[in-house]
Amino acid sequence: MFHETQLISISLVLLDITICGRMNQEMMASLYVGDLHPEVTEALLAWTFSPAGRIHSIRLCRDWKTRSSLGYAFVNFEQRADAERAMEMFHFELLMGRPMRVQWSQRDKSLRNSSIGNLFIKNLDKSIDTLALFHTFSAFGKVLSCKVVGDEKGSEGYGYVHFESAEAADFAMNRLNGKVLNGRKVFIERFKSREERKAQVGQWGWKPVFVDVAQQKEECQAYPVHQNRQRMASMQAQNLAASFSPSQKVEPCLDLLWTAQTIQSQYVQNIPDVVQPVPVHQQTGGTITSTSPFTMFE
DNA sequence: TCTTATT
Repeated sequence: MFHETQLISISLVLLDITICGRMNQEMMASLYVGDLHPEVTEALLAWTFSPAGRIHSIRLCRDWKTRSSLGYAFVNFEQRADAERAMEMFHFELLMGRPMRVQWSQRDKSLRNSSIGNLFIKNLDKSIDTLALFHTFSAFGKVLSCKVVGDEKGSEGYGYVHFESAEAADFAMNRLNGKVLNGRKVFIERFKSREERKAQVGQWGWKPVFVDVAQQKEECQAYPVHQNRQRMASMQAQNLAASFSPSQKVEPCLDLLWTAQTIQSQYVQNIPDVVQPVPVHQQTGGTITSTSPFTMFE
């Protein structure tokens, strides 16, 4: 039927397709984008993410019957470097008023649902949003996932930080548990699944009660940073920075965005008992004098 | 008060 040379060339074509398929899989980089506003469309996602690089495809997951958005999507880039850039550019950026959670796509459900390195944080001050939590905890290790529940509508006072490693999670828990963050003493525990939690309640028969301790012996400041790039930029443009008095609540700045991601662990070994935010007018437009998100109170 | 995901 086929001449020998034809068979060889067909095989080569198949081999080529196989290799390209593999290559594409390796090269392609898939991002999971969660916490999307229900009105966000594929087109809006494409428009939003395209500045990062060439997008291979976008899959916004919808209810198969109603076609309404399920609030998450996969944005697939042709190049891994572009996906990395997209994550840097858009992680927790607001889209239709909601901070997007941008993570590497993890297709393995068991890995996704692993509670190793996962922390539950409660009694959070309302001023601490997902970004503040993310930047504060990023000082202790690589954060895979982070969320303040109810963020866009107003914090419900608790959230999650999932670290890449159990060590980083323990490190953060040991260092920050019981610290006063923005005026409230935070409680940090390892995350427990619903089943674990149920078992625990059954064992003790009562619900734990926690109290907001007003004593400000150990106080830290959580920094919402990334979200405020535009606000900071416009503030600087309007030259308003100088009008902020040191007594005002700290506002985030660009320097701290950079800081939190590159912080050395030596700086978080010794979190001072009393810390005070750096006044805004000292932060803007200046050089970085400290790489710690915690500032000593003199 | 203990998340998240159907390419």
